[in-house]
Amino acid sequence: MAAPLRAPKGTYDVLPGSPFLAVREALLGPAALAGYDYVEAPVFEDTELFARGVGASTDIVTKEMFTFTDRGDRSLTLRPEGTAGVLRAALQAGLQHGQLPVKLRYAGPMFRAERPQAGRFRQFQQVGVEALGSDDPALDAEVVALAASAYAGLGLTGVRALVTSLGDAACRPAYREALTAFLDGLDLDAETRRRAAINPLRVLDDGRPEVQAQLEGAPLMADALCDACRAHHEAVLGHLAALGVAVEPAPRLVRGLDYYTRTTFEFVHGGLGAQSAVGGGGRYDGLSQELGGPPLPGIGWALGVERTLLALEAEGVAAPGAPRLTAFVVPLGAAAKARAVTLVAELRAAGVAADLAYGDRGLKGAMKAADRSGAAYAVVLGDRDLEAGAAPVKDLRTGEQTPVALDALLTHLQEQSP
RNA sequence: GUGGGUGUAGCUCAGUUGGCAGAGCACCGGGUUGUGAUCCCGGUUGUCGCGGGUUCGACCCCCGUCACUCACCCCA
Repeated sequence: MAAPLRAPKGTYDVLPGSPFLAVREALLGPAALAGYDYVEAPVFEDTELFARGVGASTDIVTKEMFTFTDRGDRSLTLRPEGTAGVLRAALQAGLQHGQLPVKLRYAGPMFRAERPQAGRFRQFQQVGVEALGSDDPALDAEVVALAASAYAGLGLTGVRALVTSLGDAACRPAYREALTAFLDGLDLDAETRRRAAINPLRVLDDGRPEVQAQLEGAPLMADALCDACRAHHEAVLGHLAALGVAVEPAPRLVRGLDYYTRTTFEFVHGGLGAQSAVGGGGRYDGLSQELGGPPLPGIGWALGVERTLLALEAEGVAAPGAPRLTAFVVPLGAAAKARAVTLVAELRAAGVAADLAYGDRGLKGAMKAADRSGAAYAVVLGDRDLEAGAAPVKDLRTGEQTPVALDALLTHLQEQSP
């Protein structure tokens, strides 16, 4: 026998009973209420979109992309993140010519060819929002607040919001120069020097203690912001305080994508193992032009579904479950079986979640199936109940059982339906 | 890409100095020919990851390999 097939490395299956779908929906709930419209972009795009959008210096682009060539010799890449594709779709559709800001939400799989570990997969799920066409600091605050409510709505209390400003084209170049000069004086390995040459900011979030020790006293962007960026950042923090969203300043925060400007943030949780980020995002006022589009400011975030599930587990919070069945029909006998099939269809048509015991099982086995279905009520429908014109309806939680006339069954169960 | 750990039933795992392959859960049936979740009885399920080696004999020791997993790096 051939070896059984397995899911590819770093992928997983969402199996029955998983809170995955409910959690993914819940994470986007606040955004939906705030006017963020649902969009979907392709799972693969021209490789160039990510090379230009995400940044040629990033780890994502240099070593983590699933890139392939199609039969027309086009280089395509499975999306490693969502923002580039959503922005591309918005520009292609000319949404920037309509009312601004354009507010979008999305959900779906992303792909990065990393070595898998706890909370890290090669195909993983993100939900995201993007708000395009406005640099209003109140919008920055709204976006951060939406993520905070998404986590709070699930019952999470251990998510911390780290916020900083990365400056813009007016102030970052000078800062970058100062940081480069500082880094030049340090004792760094060749690989880190290479990274520093491409993007010195990324050295700041190096996790190694020997590197961090040397970064003591490094110049910080927060101290080098131009007046406009400083005013913007203070306005954002003011709005967040007014909204009651607790944030922590994080002057060393640098994200792994090159397109961020000004407001940049990350949501972290302590219970995830080595990966602490459950979500992150920021402003990307230069990205549109980077992609060959018009000047179009934007801000957004992406939240990791798997890591949110890990956080729920770490906090011992019950994840939202699947909707439960109201009725489970247990047929006894051939005539009753035929009637049960149509009864269940009628119940479903009336909006009552219903199922029945397939397989002509005995009463005991069928009742067991009713119990395991999670249904609130079992309807025992035997041939003799058909003749009597009434069927016992059993409340599976209390064990209480009452006969209900067959022609009243549908309305009776409709009333019990949530 | 680099390091550590783990691979035994569908799941979670025992398995003694190398000597017949095990438990719990789950699943199916019965106890109760019309009542689940409790209880009792019975039953089904194995390439001990894979390939070599050592040995009278290997789940156990050795070598290789693959997979999973955790961590580095990075990030959701």
